[in-house]
Amino acid sequence: MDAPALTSETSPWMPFESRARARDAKREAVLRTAVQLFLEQGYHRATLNEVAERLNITKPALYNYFRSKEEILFECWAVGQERVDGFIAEINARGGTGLVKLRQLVHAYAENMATDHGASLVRFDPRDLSEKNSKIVRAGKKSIDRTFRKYIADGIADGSIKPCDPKMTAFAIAGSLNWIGHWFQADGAMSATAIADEFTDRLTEGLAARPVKKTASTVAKKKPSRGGLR
Amino acid sequence: MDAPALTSETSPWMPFESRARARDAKREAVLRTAVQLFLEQGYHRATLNEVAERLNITKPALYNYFRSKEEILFECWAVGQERVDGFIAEINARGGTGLVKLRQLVHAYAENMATDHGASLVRFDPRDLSEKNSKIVRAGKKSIDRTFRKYIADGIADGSIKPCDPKMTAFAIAGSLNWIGHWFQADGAMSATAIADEFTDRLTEGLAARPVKKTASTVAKKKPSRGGLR
DNA sequence: ACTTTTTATTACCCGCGGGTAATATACGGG
DNA sequence: CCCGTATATTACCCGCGGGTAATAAAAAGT
Repeated sequence: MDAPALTSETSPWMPFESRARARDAKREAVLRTAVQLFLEQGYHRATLNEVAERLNITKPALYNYFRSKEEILFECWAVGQERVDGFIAEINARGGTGLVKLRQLVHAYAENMATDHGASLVRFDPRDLSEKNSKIVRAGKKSIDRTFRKYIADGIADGSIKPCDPKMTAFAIAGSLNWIGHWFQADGAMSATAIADEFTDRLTEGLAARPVKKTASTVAKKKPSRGGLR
Repeated sequence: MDAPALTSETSPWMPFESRARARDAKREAVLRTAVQLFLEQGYHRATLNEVAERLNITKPALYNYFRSKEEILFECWAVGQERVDGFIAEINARGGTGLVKLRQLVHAYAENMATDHGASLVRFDPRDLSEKNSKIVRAGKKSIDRTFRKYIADGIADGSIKPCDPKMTAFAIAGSLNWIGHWFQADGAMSATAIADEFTDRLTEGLAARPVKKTASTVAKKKPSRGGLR
């Protein structure tokens, strides 16, 4: 007959898909719980028993979805890294002067730092990871650093940013931003967006070759950020 | 090592003193070794056996000087905090405009971040401490934060710093500085002083109500920093 | 209805590392 | 010369927590 609401019975392979998706949903739930607990208590103090308990299951059940505690830690980190890679790609795609790109990067990065998976980028210790995963993390950090330096260098080249040492400048800016991950609390006085706005102006005002009109116009309007984790 | 030849026979109570001083020297040696190892490997991965091994003794010997691993961690942190308290007191004593004081603070704080005990201020996790010690650490951090905010507020009041939100500005500056503790390596390309000079200018250039002549004149000349730990 | 596969549970192992006796050695004092 | 104290060692305890059978319960497939 007419296409019924896309339920279980219409397609024979739906059950299979829905199972796969249920599984993914559970994996994500584990990661969400784990990242929260790891941030709350620190990786070493947080036990898998506690993670399981919060999910109303028992520890061995976790091993259906992950091979080890270390793998969970790594995947928590990976979620945050993917998001950063994502908005860097967007910024690159939009183009613009070095200063414009830098300001967009600062804004997006600041907002990300105010989320659990964002904070995990700077609050987790790569030394808790296997050699293999630790290498991946280092590569990710390096790549972010390169992007900061590149936007600054671009800005100097195109005249939007005053001459300066891109390496040191990137360190100073990224340091400020990374620190957000250590002090931001969702229930605090300032919203993530307010902080991002503030930092975008503050961290770039010394760099502009000429005065810039503040926030709004230079910062890309947020899309509702397709609802992934958290 | 300890006091030269003119000891044993000249004064009868010297042996006692020299014993006490030898003890203190050993305590400090433990702290120096411990802070290094804790930074290298992270507090949880570093074992007291390793600390002892580096000192050519065995684990239980450490318990002659400290009650627990946690106490060692705390005292490592305390050394760094004392130094910060020290130069803050000096800056207060010298006086000057808010901007001048802020620039001195940034410079001294940056240099401190490039030392082991300085880095320990931001790389150790207070949650590894007892409730009592953790409170002390939080108070220390709070006090540093207050100082940053106060110098900024002073600067706004005396007209040396452009009007801004002291809280956010302090976060941005302290974030940059604290991050030094995460990336600085003594064997790297830049010296601690060079970094401190660079950050002093970079982090305050956007704040000055009027252009400031750079470093040198506004920053107090370093005393050879009486040779304590490290 | 049956078999097979996925998901979960209970019960256990075991290695690591902080901390503690029990004890030996060095050393200053009387 | 012997005693007491400070300092160190060897040998051990034990609790915590990551990880692993063995097995039960629940779905899915046929």
